[in-house]
Amino acid sequence: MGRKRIRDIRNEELIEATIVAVHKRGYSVVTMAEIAQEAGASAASINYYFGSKEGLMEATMRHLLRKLRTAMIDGYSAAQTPKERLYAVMDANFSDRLFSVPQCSIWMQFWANAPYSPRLARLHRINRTRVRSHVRAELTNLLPTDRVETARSALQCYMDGVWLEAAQSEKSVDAEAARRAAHRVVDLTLS
Amino acid sequence: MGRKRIRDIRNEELIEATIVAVHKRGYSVVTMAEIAQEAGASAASINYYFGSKEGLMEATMRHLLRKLRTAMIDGYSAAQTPKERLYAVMDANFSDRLFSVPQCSIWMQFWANAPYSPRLARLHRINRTRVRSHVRAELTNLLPTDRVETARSALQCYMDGVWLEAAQSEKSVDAEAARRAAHRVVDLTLS
DNA sequence: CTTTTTTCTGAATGACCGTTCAAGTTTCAG
DNA sequence: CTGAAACTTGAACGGTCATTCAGAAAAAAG
Repeated sequence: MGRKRIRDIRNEELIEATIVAVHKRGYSVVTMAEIAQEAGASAASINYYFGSKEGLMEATMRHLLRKLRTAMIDGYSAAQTPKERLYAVMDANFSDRLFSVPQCSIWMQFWANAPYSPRLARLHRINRTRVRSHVRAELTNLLPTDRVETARSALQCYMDGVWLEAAQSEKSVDAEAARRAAHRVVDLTLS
Repeated sequence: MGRKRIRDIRNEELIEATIVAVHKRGYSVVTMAEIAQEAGASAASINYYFGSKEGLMEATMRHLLRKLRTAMIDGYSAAQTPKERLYAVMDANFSDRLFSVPQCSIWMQFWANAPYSPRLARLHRINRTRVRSHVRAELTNLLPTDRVETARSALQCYMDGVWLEAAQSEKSVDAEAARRAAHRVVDLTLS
């Protein structure tokens, strides 16, 4: 157990540094040296822990995906009705811990680079499919069958679009307001 | 006039080659040599015409923005009512000439890289502001004041989200269907 | 045809970066 | 304390790429 400790600490530090550095400089422009400096380590140590730059990026994306999944599961378990569960899916995307300019920025960097990296593409696909089936499952209980697919697409595209806008934002964003807006969009879609 | 001719031809060829090459390889990964090969020219000639890689990217983005603006103006002039004009804005985004996987792909590449390039950021900001004011102007005639901003944000995020999804798509996309879906979302938003 | 201007490119340049590795330092079980 | 295992990094390596430049080729002008 003590054996694993340092490795875990470094992994976390390096991933946090990656998030900051990628936000500052962009996914494919940022250098190992910049990330290392952000973490107060050396570029060589990143390779010691993650094998390569791509390995680091994959680990960072996994980290973010895990955060999103956790936020969603938490909200889901508290929800009682289909509509509340649908709110919960949206709220996870706009939770205080996830909906910030740097994190939306990273997310967009991953989006843009996923098509050119099989490892990222795979993670991206898994996440998207999971969100889709959750949204669809709740909508099935709330709308007639022939309207489910349109509504699902509208909601999912809306979520992506809000993140995309946040990534470009120069001011910091308001997660609380984003959740309220998302609820209004859900209400509109169900009306 | 004859003086300008060859320059214009090369500009167009190189921009087309850039669109193809960036779609294939990604904005910041694609090399001058790859773009040149796509155009059947040499890397040096790109610098002769555009000064630098960034200059070429800026010119390519200008080309795409011009296409979008033209599509919007065309639809706008044919529309009679506020609602038709709102449809026209959406339709421009999903017109046959613009809504294809490669072009959405490029657009996302520009989105992702705009924050790190002042020249791209400027173009991006101008475009977004223009679309925003058009959508807002039409909504003002269709909704009570206190609902305009929510609706505008919902529609604009939806458009971005659809492009983003299209960029990731492995199959080719259906512009006609996208327009119909967009109309349904507009109708929903106005209800 | 000759000159001048424009177009075009191969090769050289210089800078940058991910990765490796040998050698040092720290940690910790025994 | 001692040795081994884990951790860390400076320096070197190999490779890539945007850009430059001298000069060839083509086009236009005279």
